[in-house]
Amino acid sequence: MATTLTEENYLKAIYHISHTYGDVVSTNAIAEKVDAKASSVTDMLKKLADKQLLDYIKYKGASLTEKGRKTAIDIIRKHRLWEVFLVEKLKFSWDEVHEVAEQLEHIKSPKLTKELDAFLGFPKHDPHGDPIPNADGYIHRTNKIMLSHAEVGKTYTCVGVIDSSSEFLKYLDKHHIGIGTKLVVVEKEAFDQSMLIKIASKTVAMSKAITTNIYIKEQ
Amino acid sequence: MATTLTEENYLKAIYHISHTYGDVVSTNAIAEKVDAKASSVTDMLKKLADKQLLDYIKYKGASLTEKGRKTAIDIIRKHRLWEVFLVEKLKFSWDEVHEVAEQLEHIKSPKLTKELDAFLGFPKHDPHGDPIPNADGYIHRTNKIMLSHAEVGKTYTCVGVIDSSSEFLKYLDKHHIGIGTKLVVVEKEAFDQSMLIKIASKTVAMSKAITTNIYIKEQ
DNA sequence: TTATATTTTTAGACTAATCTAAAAATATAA
DNA sequence: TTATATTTTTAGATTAGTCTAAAAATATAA
Ligand SMILES: [Mn+2]
Ligand SMILES: [Mn+2]
Ligand SMILES: [Mn+2]
Ligand SMILES: [Mn+2]
Repeated sequence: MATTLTEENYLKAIYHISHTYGDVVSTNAIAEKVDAKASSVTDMLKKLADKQLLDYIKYKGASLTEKGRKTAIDIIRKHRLWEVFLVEKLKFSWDEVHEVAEQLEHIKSPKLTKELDAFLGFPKHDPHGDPIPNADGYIHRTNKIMLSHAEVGKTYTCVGVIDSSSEFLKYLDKHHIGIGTKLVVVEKEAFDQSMLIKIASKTVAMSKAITTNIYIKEQ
Repeated sequence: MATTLTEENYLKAIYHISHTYGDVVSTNAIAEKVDAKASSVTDMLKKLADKQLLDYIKYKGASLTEKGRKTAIDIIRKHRLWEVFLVEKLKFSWDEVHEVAEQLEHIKSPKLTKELDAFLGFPKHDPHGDPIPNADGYIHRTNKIMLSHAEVGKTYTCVGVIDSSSEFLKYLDKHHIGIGTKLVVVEKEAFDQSMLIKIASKTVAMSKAITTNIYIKEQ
């Protein structure tokens, strides 16, 4: 049974929520993510359960079945491949790609996905540092930490962002921070958990709202 | 007002019909093209007329307004650009691209269209020889004729196809006919209008059903 | 020019996805 | 452990797009 665009968006939302907050996902959490009312979500959960894409227990919540998880990952794979295409081939900047990828991820053609992947040289990460699932749905996760958990004096490499809104990405651009940028932790302020970060030669003060949205790895 | 995918498909259908059969298009002609019942078409014509995308007179037919024509051409432009992308960059063959382009043509992002066009080197024709409208909606039409109207003894170049179904394109592949192939008219059979065509060193007999679906130009 | 055939529209119903308002279930707190 | 708050579901509507069946308009043919 073919999935509709809307169903795919629900599955993706549920996948992302369960990844952060655990397997069973609440109606309200989904409603917030897909920007719909809880009553609409209830209807959709029944439909997705009928299609064996998730298990749903009234008043308890929903959890993706293997079939549902596979479907969600396929959409995410396409989303991230298209983002790479837009940045690498079409001169989009990393803050412009999400909206378009949100549309392109729903194009149905296994050959297209396969050939796009090959054309891009089988990229491992999207422009925001998120891993690209392979054709079998396997996601290679590297051990990254949040900048907020970094230690003073050490040097790190930026490997990803959590918030990939245009506003946040433009903030990073302004301070010349991108995937691969070296960051040195100069100081941590105990009072508000803000940090002083040295990028190239400049030192920037970053609030907790910033440092909890940047992924880094050591060295 | 944003157009839906369905509206765009109707506009495209009406554009193509009016291009062949004249400005005013009948409900039944549209119904056949979009594979829907006449009653559904009537409903849609009312909606498109409300949106000023076409003029509609009950029982008389519909004709695109300038706004509707522009919208249709933009979809056709995207369709053909994507077809070029699939063939030139992703190793699709010319008989595999239409279905996918049918989906991709509805992606809404002016920047995407613009950058894709540039990435492809501003192509003038799609893989089936159809002209690609420019960003302003201008379509450069070259003077091409049907193979069925060719003269015996003359040499022509294949510049396009009318039927771009997979079956027909595979027939052409089998006989090594593509855009740019030289064709020599050896003989015309008056009885059934079939033709003997020399391609490279081989001579092939083609029925009228074939020769009325191939566009050529002299030389 | 009247009868018949064809085309087109209307009427009413269906599905997918959504909403608001009210009811029911569950969680929390006195 | 009973009352209150929160979450979730149900009931009933709405919109887009579609359908079938019937009615109305137009075209064709005797
Ligand atoms: Mn994205
Ligand atoms: Mn999406
Ligand atoms: Mn096509
Ligand atoms: Mn289409």
